[in-house]
Order: sequence, then structure tokens, then C-alpha cells
Amino acid sequence: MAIKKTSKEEILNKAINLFKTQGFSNTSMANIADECGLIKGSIYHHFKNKDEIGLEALKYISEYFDKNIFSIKDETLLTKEKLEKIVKKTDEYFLNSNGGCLLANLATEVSNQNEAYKTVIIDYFKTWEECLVEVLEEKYPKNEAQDLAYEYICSLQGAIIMFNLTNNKKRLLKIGKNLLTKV
Amino acid sequence: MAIKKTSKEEILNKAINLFKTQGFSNTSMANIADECGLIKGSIYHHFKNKDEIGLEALKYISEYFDKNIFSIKDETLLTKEKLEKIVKKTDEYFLNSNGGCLLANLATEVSNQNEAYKTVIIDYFKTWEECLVEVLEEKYPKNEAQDLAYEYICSLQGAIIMFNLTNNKKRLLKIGKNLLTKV
Amino acid sequence: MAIKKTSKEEILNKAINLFKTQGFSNTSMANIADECGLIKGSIYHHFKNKDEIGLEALKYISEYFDKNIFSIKDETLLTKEKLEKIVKKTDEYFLNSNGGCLLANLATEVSNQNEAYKTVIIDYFKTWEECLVEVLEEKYPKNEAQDLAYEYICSLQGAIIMFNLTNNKKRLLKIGKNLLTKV
Amino acid sequence: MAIKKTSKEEILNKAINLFKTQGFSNTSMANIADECGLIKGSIYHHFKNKDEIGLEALKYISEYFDKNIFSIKDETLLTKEKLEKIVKKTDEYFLNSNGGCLLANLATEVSNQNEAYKTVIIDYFKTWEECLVEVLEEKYPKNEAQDLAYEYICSLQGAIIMFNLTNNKKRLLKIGKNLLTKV
DNA sequence: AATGAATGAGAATTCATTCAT
DNA sequence: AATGAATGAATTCTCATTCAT
Repeated sequence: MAIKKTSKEEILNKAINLFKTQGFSNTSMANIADECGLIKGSIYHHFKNKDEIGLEALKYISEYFDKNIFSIKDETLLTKEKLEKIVKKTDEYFLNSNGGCLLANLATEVSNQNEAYKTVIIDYFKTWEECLVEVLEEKYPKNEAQDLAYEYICSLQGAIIMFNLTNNKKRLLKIGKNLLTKV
Repeated sequence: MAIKKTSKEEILNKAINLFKTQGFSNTSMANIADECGLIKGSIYHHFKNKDEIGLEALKYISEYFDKNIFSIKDETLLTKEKLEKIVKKTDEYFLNSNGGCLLANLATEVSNQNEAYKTVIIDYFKTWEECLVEVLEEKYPKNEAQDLAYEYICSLQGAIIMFNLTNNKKRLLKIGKNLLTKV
Repeated sequence: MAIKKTSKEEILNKAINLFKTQGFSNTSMANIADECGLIKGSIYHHFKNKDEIGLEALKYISEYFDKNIFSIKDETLLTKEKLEKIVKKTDEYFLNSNGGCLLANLATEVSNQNEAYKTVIIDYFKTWEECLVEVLEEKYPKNEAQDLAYEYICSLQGAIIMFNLTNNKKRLLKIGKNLLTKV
Repeated sequence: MAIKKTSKEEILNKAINLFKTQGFSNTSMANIADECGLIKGSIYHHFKNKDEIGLEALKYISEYFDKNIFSIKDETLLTKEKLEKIVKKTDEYFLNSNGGCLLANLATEVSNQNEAYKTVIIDYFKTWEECLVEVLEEKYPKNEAQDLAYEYICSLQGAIIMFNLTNNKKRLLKIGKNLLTKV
């Protein structure tokens, strides 16, 4: 006993998976612990409470996008190449993300009651939009770039919901393709 | 005692409001009862259990759309007029719907675990799409009509999530306006 | 099932007994429920939480003293008779009170962390002192009456602690006898 | 790692403070560790378990009284001087003792359930009484000396409870002054 | 000595549900 | 229809304790 069994990041990843597939409220600390091969109480060694797991989960995903997707806007590539790369990575993420977009899910499930969550979620979507706007501004005036970015994000989020219901990959990918026709 | 305090529909409406603003799992029977001025146990005179409330909530909203929005496709109006009316009614609904689209919310929160819910939700979105396709086919070939309908529904669903986070009405309305430029 | 098994007052009495003999923090909701022949959760039908039980316990005892002991000061009796009656009833209470004076116990155990408790406890001792002062003023100037009252209450409280440790009744009763020699 | 951060006595002192202000059951090992700048587990290098901390706390205080207060009875002073010194040191101790008398507190909180604690507590009060009796016997017959000693200890213990509630120093000191008028 | 990770038991509380009245 | 009392399972969280490092 008292041997290191898990890392904080591992718990976070298991929790994220559960939150996405079962919903946040519907996932118990016992569920998370089970998934990690720990007992309930042990989770509290790593996280103060369930809310903290939720918050760190949101931040973790948000940072993943910052580092791996939103940063593409600063690479030295052609506009079209950048957008292609962004769309590709984004599609990849959501195609393999069982249960959709946790940020969007928690936006509807609990953000009304948790200001800290809401802040991270709003920030995530704002950063996403800014990333796309910056790339699109290479070809479009600012306000048009903003409209395109907003519409892409919205339709992708809607498409993720549909993908979850129907498992139709083609339809999910259509949203990105659509954006790429614009540059 | 035994005074009629509420109707089934009244309970349903209060429950829908709670489900949309707090999430389904996060809403307890006691929450619903409180909202109705009843005590927990009394809800069971109207509904078999919580799952039934959820299911009837989904059906109730679905039927509202059938009767008040999807039926517009059969009215004797010009294509553009029909679409305008559909968009207007849809926007109205979601602008006043605190907490977004319950069908979409439950699609992400619990549809993975409740087949009955999933069926109603899939059906709702299918009917919605068919409604739009039927109208758009008056001007477009079938596959283009389908794409337009799908993209509208997706982007509206995404926009509803954003509206919930930012409360920016204009941006929500932009989605419908966008569709209307197509006819 | 769902038959009435207990009243709020019954639960309160059982809880008071446990708090006095085991301490407040050391008494679990399960302990209280067991004592009442209920299961843990059922207690919450009667009390919001454990703190509420503690608070109501304090108030319940405080009211008992108000009604049955402190009120004696207003009866139409000679000074000595009043004091004798007060002392007799007080002694009776504490001789039969397994575990001492809950108000004093909670004063040391949790009043530092619970303002609501502290208020009730302070008030109880103030009322007790005022009761005695009023009677003693029939024979003594105010400040002497206050000193006598204060010293009696203090020494009785200390004697209750000792009684709990030694079970020596005579020594407990000595405190009251001592007061009675003063009138 | 493995730097000496604390001594057993330091932990004991912090623990005593917590036990007095929060109660024994209400103080967790984590609370104690926090106060010492350690983590929970480290406490176990100094004490076998929580019960041992409690027991050593009681003994520690008891020994303090033995060495610093009860020993005064053997000093070569006049009766009045001895009693004055005892009262002064006792008052000093309790005036600066946030949370009252731990021995008395644990007498009410847990002595019913822990015989080892009870023994130390009973012994402490017995030794205290014997100390006072020995001094008072220089002026009074044994049984009167015993009554005076008992009444002083009781009323001081009660007064400590009141002091904790009201913070009225004068009233606490009155108990000692009272005793001193007797010699 | 001290730490970090873990445990298992048990704490308070909440939940959906039942049912006699 | 509605209520009040109860249930049993589950939930979040805390606690004392252990032990390899």
C-alpha cells in the first residue's frame, strides 16, 4: 500500500472521459476512482473536491487547444495551409473525442451555477474565435473574418452534438471543409 | 388536503425550466416539487418517476416544434415567407428559452445512457431537418437543400450555446438571417 | 413503511442524551438515528442538518429552564421558599442529567466556532443569573445579589463536572445548600 | 527531506491549543499537522495515534500544574502568602489559556468513553484539591478545608466556562479573591 | 524525521421512491 | 390529489492510520 498508482493527469483524463460520456453531475467520485483503480477517498489526495476536478478538466482541455491547435496561427505557413492544419487537428480531436466537447457540454450542464467554470468556457471560445479571426484576416476584412469564425465554431459545435447522436463522420467533417472553401 | 394545486403540464414546464438551467441530473425531484409548491412525494401522482418527467419534457418540446414551427412548411406561403416564418418562430423560442435547447442539452448529458431519450432527440432533429429540406427543395436540389438545412440547425445549436454564455442576441439572430439570404 | 415512528421532540431528547454522554462532535447522525429506531437519512426529514439539531437541543433545554425553573422567581412565595424551590428543581435536573449540562458542554466544545450556539448559551446563563439576582435582591443590595448568583452558577457548573467524574451526589448538593444559607 | 522541523513538545502545545478551542473530537490529525507545518502522516513519527496525543496533552498540563502550582504548598511561606501565590499562578494560567481548562473540557467531552483520560483527569482534580487542603488546614479543620478547596475549584471551573463565553477578566479573578478572604 | 500516496471506514447529506393517511 | 414520514442506496467528503521512499 501507499505505492504511487496514479498521477493527477491520469485521474484528470479518466475524469474527462467520464464527464463527456456520462455528464458531469452524473459522474460520481466513485466512478472516477473506479476508473483509476483507486478507492473514493484517494481522489481527494489529488483534488480538493469534485468541482476542482471539473475546473481542472476544463483548463486541461483548454490548454490542449492553446498548445496544439490555436498556436498554429503563428506558424509560418500560407493562410490556406494554416487553416487546413487547424481544421484537421480540430476534426481529429472531436472525431476521437467520445462524448463531444466537454467545454460545450458543461456550458449547458452547469455553467449557470458555477462562475469559475463559465469563465474558463467563455475564454476558451473567445480564444478559439480570435485564433481563426487572425488567420482569416489575412484574406478578409475584420468583421467578415469574425462572422466566418463565429459561424464555423457554432456549426462545428452543433455538428458535434449531431455526431454524438448519429455517429456520421462525414457530416462532422463537412463543417471544416466548408470553412476551407472560403480561403 | 387533496386540493388540486397543479396540472401535469405545469409541473412539466417548471421541470423543463430547471432541466435547462441546472441540467437534468443536477435537478432533483425536490427541486421540481419546490418550484411547483408541492412536496417531493406529490410529483409521483403525476409522473411515474424522474425518467418519465425527462421523457415527457422532451416529447412536450418536440410536439411544440411540430405544431408551431415544423407545420409552417405546409402553409400556403411563398418559399421565402415560409422560411422567414420558421426562422422567426425558432428565434423567438430560443431567445426566450433560458438555458438553451433541452433536446440538445440532454443529447450531451444523458442520451448515451437512455435509449428512449436518444430516440426522441434524434427524431426531433430529423423532423426539423426534413421540415427545412422540404421548404428549401422548392429552390434547391435535394442534396443542397439537405446541406443547407443541416448547416443551419448545427450553427443554430452552436449559437444557442454561445448565447447562453454571452447573452448576445444579435449573434444568435445572425444564424437565421444567414439562412434567409439563401432563398 | 412510511408510518410515523417519531416526533421531532423525541429525536431531540435522544440527541440531547447522546450529546451529553458522548460529546456533540463525537455523536453521529447514525448514532441519533439508531437511538430513534430510524435510519440516518430519515433524521433529515425533521432537521435540516446536525447543526440544527444542536441548536434546537440548546434551545429546548434553555426553554425547559425558563418554564420550569427560572419562572419560579415570579411565584408568590417567601424569598427563602423561592430559592429553595429553584435550588431543588435545579439539583433534581442535574442529578438526573447523565453527562452534565449540555449548555456548558457545548460552550467548551464548539461555541468558539458556532456563533448561533454561543448566543443561546450566553443568553441561558444570563437569564439564569437574572433569575437568581431578582430573588436575592429581596434580601441583598444589587451588586451583592449579583455576586452571589454568579458564584452559585459557577460553582454549580464546576460541581456538575466533578459529579460526572466522581458520581458523588452529596458534593453536588452542597452547592445549593451553600446558597440557601445566605437567605 | 528528513529535516527536523518540530519537537514532540511543540506538537503537543499546538494540539493542546486546538483541543481547547475546537474540542478534541473536532480536531483532526490534519488540523494538528497544519498547525505544525507538517503533513498528517508525519505526526505519527512522534505519537502512536490521536488518543496518545490526547493523553499526553492531559499529562503535560497536569505536570505543569504539579511543578508550577501545586508544589507551592511546600514552599516556606506564610499560609496567606502560599495561597496568594497559588491563586495568582492559577489565574495567570487560565487568563492566558485560550479555550479554558482542557482537563475539564475532556472530562465532559470524552472521559465517559476513555478510561485512561478519566484517570488522569480525576487525579488532576484530586491533586489540586489536596494541595489546597494542605494549605488551608494550617487555618481550618480538615473538613472545612476540604469544603473550601472543593468550592474554590468548582467555582473556578465554572468561572472559566463563563470567561470563555464573556471574556470578562474581572469576574474570573473574583473567584480567587474570594478564596483569599478566607485566610 | 519527513513526505506523498494510498487505504478503509465512516462521516454528513441527498436522492428517488413508497405508502398510509 | 396531496401530504408527511419513512426508506435504502448513493453521494460527497473526512478521518485516522499505514508505509515505501
